[in-house]
This record gives sequence, C-alpha cells and structure tokens, in this order.
Amino acid sequence: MHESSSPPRVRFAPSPTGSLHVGGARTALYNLLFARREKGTFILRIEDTDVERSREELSGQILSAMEWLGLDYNEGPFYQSSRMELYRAAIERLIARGSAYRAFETAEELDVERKKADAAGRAYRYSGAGRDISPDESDRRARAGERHVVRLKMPAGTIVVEDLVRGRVEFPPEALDDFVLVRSDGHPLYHFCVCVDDAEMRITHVLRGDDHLANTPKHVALFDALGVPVPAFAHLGMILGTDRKKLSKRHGAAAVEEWREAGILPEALVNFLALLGWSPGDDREILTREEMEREFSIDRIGASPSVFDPEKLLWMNAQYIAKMPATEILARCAPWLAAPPPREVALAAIELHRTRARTTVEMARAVATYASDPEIYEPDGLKKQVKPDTAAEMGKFLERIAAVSDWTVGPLEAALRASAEEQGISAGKLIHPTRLALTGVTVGAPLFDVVALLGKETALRRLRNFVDRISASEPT
RNA sequence: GGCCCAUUCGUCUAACGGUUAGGACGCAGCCCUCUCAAGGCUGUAAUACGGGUUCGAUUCCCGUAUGGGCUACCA
Repeated sequence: MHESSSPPRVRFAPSPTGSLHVGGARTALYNLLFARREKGTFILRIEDTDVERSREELSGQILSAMEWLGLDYNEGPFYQSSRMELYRAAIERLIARGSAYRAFETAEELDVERKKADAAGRAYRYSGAGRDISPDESDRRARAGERHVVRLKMPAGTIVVEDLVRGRVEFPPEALDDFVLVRSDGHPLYHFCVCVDDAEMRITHVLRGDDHLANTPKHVALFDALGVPVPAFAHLGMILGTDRKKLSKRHGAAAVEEWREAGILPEALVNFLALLGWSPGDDREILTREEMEREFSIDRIGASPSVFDPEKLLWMNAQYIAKMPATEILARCAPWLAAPPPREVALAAIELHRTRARTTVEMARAVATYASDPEIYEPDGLKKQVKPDTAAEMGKFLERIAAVSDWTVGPLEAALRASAEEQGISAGKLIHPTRLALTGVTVGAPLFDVVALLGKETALRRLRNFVDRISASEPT
C-alpha cells in the first residue's frame, strides 16, 4: 500500500476554533512520537478555512501551548488560509477529470429536502441531480455566474478503511453522499482541504481522533479522485470527562493552558497524555521523553476511549516535582512568586517541600511563606491548638529559644524539648502552636527545619506576633 | 432513524486461546513520625450480558445492552 522503507511524514492539524485541548495535545504528541521513533517528519498545519470561526489569536495560543509542551515540529506551521490557490487548482482538475461536479441547488432547497426526509423517517441523501448536468452546460452556467457548490462524485462500491488501530472498517455506499467540496461563495471546505494538503505534503500516516473515523471514507474517495496514494490511518479513542462524556470546556481544565496555570509541569502532562491510550507494554508509568520517542508504536495504541483523571495527573506531577532539581523547580515557580525569599532560602524551602507540593502553585505558596510573615492564622488551627494556657507556655518557650545562639535544627529542638519538660507539658503543646505561629497553617515541613531556615530574627518576630495575638484575643 | 466505533477493578491500563487476570491512581489499614506529605507493607476492587467456535475463551464470531462518533454550503 505504502512504502515502508521511506520515512513517514505525519501532521497535526488543529483548527483554531479554541485553545489547545488535551485531546489535541495527545494527538499532536502521538504524531510526534511516531515521527521521532520512525525517523520521520512531523508537520504542523493550521486548519483555518472556516473564516467565521477561526481566530488568529487562537492560532497563537495553540502554538504557544505546543511550545510549552515541547511538541516541536519539523515543518510548518502552514496555514490553509494562505493555500487557497492550491485548492482552486485541485478543484479545477477534479471537475475537468469528471471526479467532481457543480451542483446548483441552494442551501434552502436542500434544507427543505432534508426536512422532508426527516419527517418521513428516511435518511436524507443528496439527490445527485448535479451529476446529470453535462459538462458543457455546467461550464456555461458557471460562466454565467450562477451560484453553485462543487461536490465529489462518490464511487459506487463499498469503501474500505484499513485502520492501524481498529483494523478493517467497511463503509457501504448507501452511507456516503456526494459531499460538498467547495461552498457557493467559493470557500473550499474542510474535508477537501485536508486531502489536498495531505496529498501535497506527502503525508504517509494520519493519526487523529476517533471522531474522524466516519469521515475517513470521504477522504479515501478524495485521495483516489486526486490520484494520490491513500495514507495509512490510525484513529485514537476520544478523551472523556469523569462523566464519560467527551471532554469539553464544561468539565473544566480541558485546555492545556488551564493545566499550565494550575501548576502542572509540561513533562508531567506529556507523560500522562502519552499513557492515555498507549502503553509501553510493561509496568512503567514514569517515562522520559527519550524513552517514549524510542519505544512508541502504533500497535500499542488502545482503541477504546479514556477518561481523563485529574487525580492521577496530580500524582504524576508530584512524582516529577519530587525528582526535579531544586533550581529547576524554582524557575518553574517564578510565575507565582511575586516576592520570593533569598535564593538560598528558596532552594532550601523547595527541598523541604518537594514531597509535599503536588503542583508548582502549591510549591510557590510554600516557598512564599519564607519571604513574608503570615497575615492570618488558619482559624481551625487557632481553635484546635490554642488553649487557655498556650500564651503563657509559648511565652516561656520564647524566652528560652531567644537565648539559642546556634540556630540549627539540633539546638532548636533541644531548646523546645527542654522548655516543654521544664513546664511539665508534652512537646506537642509547643510544637503545633509554633508551626501555626511561623507559617500560619497547621501542616507542613518538619518544624525545626522550618525554624532553622526562617532564621532567628524572623522566627522570633513571628513567635512574638503570635503570642501577642493570642494573648490579646484570650478572654481574661 | 441510518452508518460506524468502543466495552478488563470507580479511573488509566497489562495479559496478542491455557495467568491464583498483573501494575498504577484513588480508597482503607499498618509501619515511619512533631503535623502534613513522601516512602514501605497489606488490603479493596474488573473481563457488560447472552449465545456460539474450541479440549480450553478476557482474547475469535454473532446478537443484546450501554457509551461514543458521523450523518452541514462546521471543523
């Protein structure tokens, strides 16, 4: 069918009618991985033939999302809107060859037909009237300026699609219509542009969403009409929301951009998406980009749809944060760190929190506490950890810790435990209020690491503020 | 309605006729522990249903059910 010897050429062809979707990102990723694995070429093509719906800034968003994910293409981006001449030439060839024909019904007339068929419970099909107009008459009417569309003359027989994921799929001729290639205003339509471009770009493999499987017989017929080899197809199962409906904006966080803003690392999102419909064949879950590029294969792609599980994405992101160098994490946190602490403090804070933050947003928040004193104390924490005696106990502890000169974990812990013992209370009675005093929250990194990292001046100031605060609000 | 696709733990998936149906997320418990995590250990939970084919079906075939897609002068 196609030459397996020459390297494949694949493409990702999004329509700029929305920002990049996780489903689109996965399609792009699989195309890229396949191209890398097979030493082929990955092409980016923007399908902006729908002038009403396509918006230029959305193309930019798609490009930037792809760049963020590291989905680099070898050729492109090509914009269909600037390839109109190509489509015009192709349609003329098709008409001249008799593979396509002009049809002069108006949209309104067709609408009436469709409604009639609907009412009668019949499946609507175009009458095919345009097929019977002689080429001469067709040319004459077109020259006279009569409005018309151009339709493809579909072949009479069953169309067979050999899908690399689904196997052989047959489409009976009754199911296919002479569909429109060019609108009456001269605009070429999606299916037509896709095939002309795939042919012109010598695309060998089409990896795309399952939603296009039913369109594929149209494309096969079009490639035949164009007189070019039919590429191989691989249709990927849809990505679903947790309600098992096709993932959409309704589900929230369907766009790559939203995950970026939520503090998900591009490496983690790519890893997660790679495993949504593909598996390396063993139990590995965390794969490097190199491993994916080396091991990806179409025959390990599953056919069924997959539910996008944000919980697992978060887990995977946490895995990446746990392993990433602190300097790198700090750089990734930058967008959320308006007022970062000194670099050395920030890096140490990251080490303290790398197993506690699932996203860079959470990490940034943790790091920020080392830069600025807590403005509020967690209300539940105050209620739970501040008892009538707490202010007094903390006051005594404060005196003792203020005398510590070697401000490191060992001496600090010793000071706290000694103070607890001296007061005849458990260490926890001091530990928990201290954490609340220093960070404003009741959970976090091991306390003495926090105290040490904060430094004497800052730690004492926060403790004093806290003691003042609880003394003031305590009933006397 | 017509045509097409899909169906293994709640979720992502492995097992390409023979496995105690494996791993991961989640959840639960235990260990560790100043809290919360992380980590370790243990547990929970699946072949949609009905027929075939076969010595033997998660695996192949046919129905049914459920979900999804397409059926535009959208993409």
